[in-house]
Amino acid sequence: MPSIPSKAQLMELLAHSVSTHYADFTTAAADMGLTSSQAKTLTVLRRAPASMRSLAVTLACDASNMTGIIDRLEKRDLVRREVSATDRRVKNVALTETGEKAIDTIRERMEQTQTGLDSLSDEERAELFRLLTVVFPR
Amino acid sequence: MPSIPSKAQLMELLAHSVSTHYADFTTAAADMGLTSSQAKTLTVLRRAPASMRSLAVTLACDASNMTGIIDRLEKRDLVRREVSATDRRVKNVALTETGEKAIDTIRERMEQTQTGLDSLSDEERAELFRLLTVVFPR
DNA sequence: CCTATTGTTTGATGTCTTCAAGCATCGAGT
DNA sequence: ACTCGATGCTTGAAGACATCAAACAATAGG
Repeated sequence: MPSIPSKAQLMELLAHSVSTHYADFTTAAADMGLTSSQAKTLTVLRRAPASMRSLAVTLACDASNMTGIIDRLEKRDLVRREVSATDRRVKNVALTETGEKAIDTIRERMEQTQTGLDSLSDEERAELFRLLTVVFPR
Repeated sequence: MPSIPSKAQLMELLAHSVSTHYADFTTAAADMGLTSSQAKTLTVLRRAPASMRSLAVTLACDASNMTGIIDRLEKRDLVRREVSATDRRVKNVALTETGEKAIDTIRERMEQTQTGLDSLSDEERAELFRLLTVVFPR
């Protein structure tokens, strides 16, 4: 019979977990010569191309901020800008093949997180998945 | 009978959860006029005073970086530097009362996370606590 | 068309981050 | 006590991040 943690305790553990995961991500990104902002941007683009604006919304930053980040990613051939066919104001940003590989590599290299998840059983993974879905709905 | 998520799916959900939590934290900090680095520093100090070096280790950044962060926090009376009694090279950093209040307020204002956790039952909170402890051991 | 809005970029300013270099202090060994 | 290497902190330089205000082009709705 597990004792029930207080909400404050859970908040604290959550903060710790987030910090650990974030540090893991940042380290893996740094190994590839990327900052965490750059790597986060690649993560967003992993699913689908996005306009500058929608990137800014997703990453919760100013649009002008994205200009610099995409500039630096584009200079390294990790993404490319394409003028939208339907609205010439809009620039859609897409991963290049190099960019895809980069973000995949970063995920693989998140060792702390990987080994942490490996120490769960299938049932536990399913339960963690369910609980996280409740706490952080999409 | 829940279907078992792939490890990749769980990694992805974890990334989403971390992003959400982190954004929540950053927003709450910004409401208080603090950057996330400053707020993170206050969080570390919440438990106990720490030297510049140990702060740098905990926050996984260069020691010289801490100098600037603590400079700005000190300028706003959120922390204070005290020369160690046992080693005059060392400066111990401690929260002021204002600093304590600031970090407490930030925690209270993390609404997304709060309401997310509120939607769990006691048993679910205990289970989430347990699972996170396994995945991200201290 | 005219006008308000939207998407992006630019420039200014401040913060973050790292690196190399510097100074002060400590500690171990002589 | 003295030297010397290690340690703790700060400074300066350079690049990245972040936000704001302002500019510009293009769109959308009247």
